[in-house]
Amino acid sequence: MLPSSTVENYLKAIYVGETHLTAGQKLVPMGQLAGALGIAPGTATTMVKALAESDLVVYEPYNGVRLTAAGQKLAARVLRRHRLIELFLVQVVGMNWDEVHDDAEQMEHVVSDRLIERIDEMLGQPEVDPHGDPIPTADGLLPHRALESLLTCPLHTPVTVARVTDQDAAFLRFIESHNLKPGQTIEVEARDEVSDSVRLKGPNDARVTIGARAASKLLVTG
Amino acid sequence: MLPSSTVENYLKAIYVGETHLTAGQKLVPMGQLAGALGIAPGTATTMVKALAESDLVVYEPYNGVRLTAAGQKLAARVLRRHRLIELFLVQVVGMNWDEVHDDAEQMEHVVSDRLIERIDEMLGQPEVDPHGDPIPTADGLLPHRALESLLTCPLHTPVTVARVTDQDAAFLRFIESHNLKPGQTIEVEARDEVSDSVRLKGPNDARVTIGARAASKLLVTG
DNA sequence: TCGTCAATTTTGACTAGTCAAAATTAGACC
DNA sequence: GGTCTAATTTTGACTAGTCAAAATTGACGA
Repeated sequence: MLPSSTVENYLKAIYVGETHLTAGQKLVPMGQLAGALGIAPGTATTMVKALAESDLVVYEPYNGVRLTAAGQKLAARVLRRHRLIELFLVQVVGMNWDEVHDDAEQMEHVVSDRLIERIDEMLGQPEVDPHGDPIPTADGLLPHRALESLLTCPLHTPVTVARVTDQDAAFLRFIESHNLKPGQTIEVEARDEVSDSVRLKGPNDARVTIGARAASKLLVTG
Repeated sequence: MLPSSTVENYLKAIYVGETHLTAGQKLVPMGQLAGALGIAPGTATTMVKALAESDLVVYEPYNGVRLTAAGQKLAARVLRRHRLIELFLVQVVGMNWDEVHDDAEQMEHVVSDRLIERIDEMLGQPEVDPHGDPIPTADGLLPHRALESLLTCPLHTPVTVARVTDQDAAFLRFIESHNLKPGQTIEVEARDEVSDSVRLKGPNDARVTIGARAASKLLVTG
C-alpha cells in the first residue's frame, strides 16, 4: 500500500532526526519527533506504533524510534523529491531560494514519478539542492560530503560555502544579501568565544560578523 | 477557513457538472455528482449538505445541487490552477498532453498562489490549456468561446481544432497521432447517420473516419 | 388512485489522524 | 533505597471523509 502524506512526513522527520543524533545515540526520542512535526506527543506515540506494525520503523517504548531499511528507502525517496522540486522551482521556475520550501513540502507527496524523473533529467541529475543539501539518488542513497562549519574550519583560509542548514526564509535572505550563498568563497577572519561571534570576509572583501549559532549553519569545503 | 482538497474536488465537479446540464436544468443531480467523483451516492448527499451549510452550494433535496457565487469563485480558482499547471507541464517541463492530467489534479490543491502566478507569468497569461479548455482568470471569470463540434460544423469547409473535451490518455494519443490537436486545420468531408461516423480530411490530406461520439468531443472554430 | 422503480437519503459503522489530560515510567538525585 | 521530575504512554473524545445497506421519496405509467 502506498504511504499517506502523513506517514511520509513521519518517516522524513525520523530520517532527518537520525542525522542529528549526537554520537552514541541510535534512537530519535518521541518528544523530538513530536516537536519536529508540530504534533502532540501522544499522537506521535500512536502513529509510531502503527509505523512499527508496518515494519517501517523500530520502536523502543520510552527510548525512541529509528527507521528500518524499508523506512529509510521511503524517507530517502521523499527527501529526493523535496530537494529536486526545490531546485526545479529555483532553477526553472525562477523562484527565490527562500520561498520554495513550502511548495516543495506539499508537492513532494503528490507529483508522479514520471514528473520527478523528468525534473531530474532537466536539471542534469543534480547532487545538491539550492541550499546545498544533498539529493538522494533514485535508489535511495544519500551522497555524503564531509563538510566543516564556520565554527570549525581553519582561520584566514579561503573556503567555499557548500551548504546552509536552515530553511528559515529570513535567515536565507540574510545569507543571500551578504553574498554567503553556496558557491561563494569566503574566509573566517576571527572567532570570539566571549561575544559568541564569528567575523567573516566575504566576496569583494566585505566584512560581516555573525553569531556562533548562525555560523554553525554555514557549512564549507576547503 | 481554507477548503480541503475534498471540498475543492466537490466544487469543481459541480462546476463542470453545471456546464454539462441540458437546457432548462438548473441543478446537478446527486447521482451524477457521485459518479463524477467516484464516491457512493450517500456520501455525496452528506457532503453536499455540509457545503450548503457553508454557503458554497444551494442544495435542493431530491433535485440536486448548484454553486453559489462563493462556490463558483472557489471552483473557478481550482480550475484555473488545474489548467495552468497542465499547460506548464506541457510547455515548460515537456511532458505529453496525455500524461499531465493526474499530476495537475493533485498539484492544483497544494501549490502556492505565488507559484501559480509565476507560472501564469511564464506562460504569458494564456487563455487555454493544452486541450483547448479555457483558463479562468485570476478573478474567477471563465472566458467563453462559441465553438461547434465536428457534428454540427459546416461540411467541406476548413475549420481549426480548438478544443478536445476528453482527458482520456488513449483518446488524446489517438487525436495526436492523427494530427487533430488544437491548432490543426481540418475539414469534415461527410457525416453518416447510419454508420454513426464522421469522415475527416486532416493536414496533408490524410483521411480519418471517427465515430460520432468521438466527433462530438472535438470542438472547432470556423 | 395505485403500484413500481429508480434515484436519493438515512443509518450505522469504519479509518486515519488528531488533541487534552490523566496515568505511568525511567532516570537522576539525595 | 526513596523521591521527584520530565518524558512518555494511555485514555477518551473528536473531525473529516468514506461505504454498504436499509428506508424513503417522487415521478411515471396503468
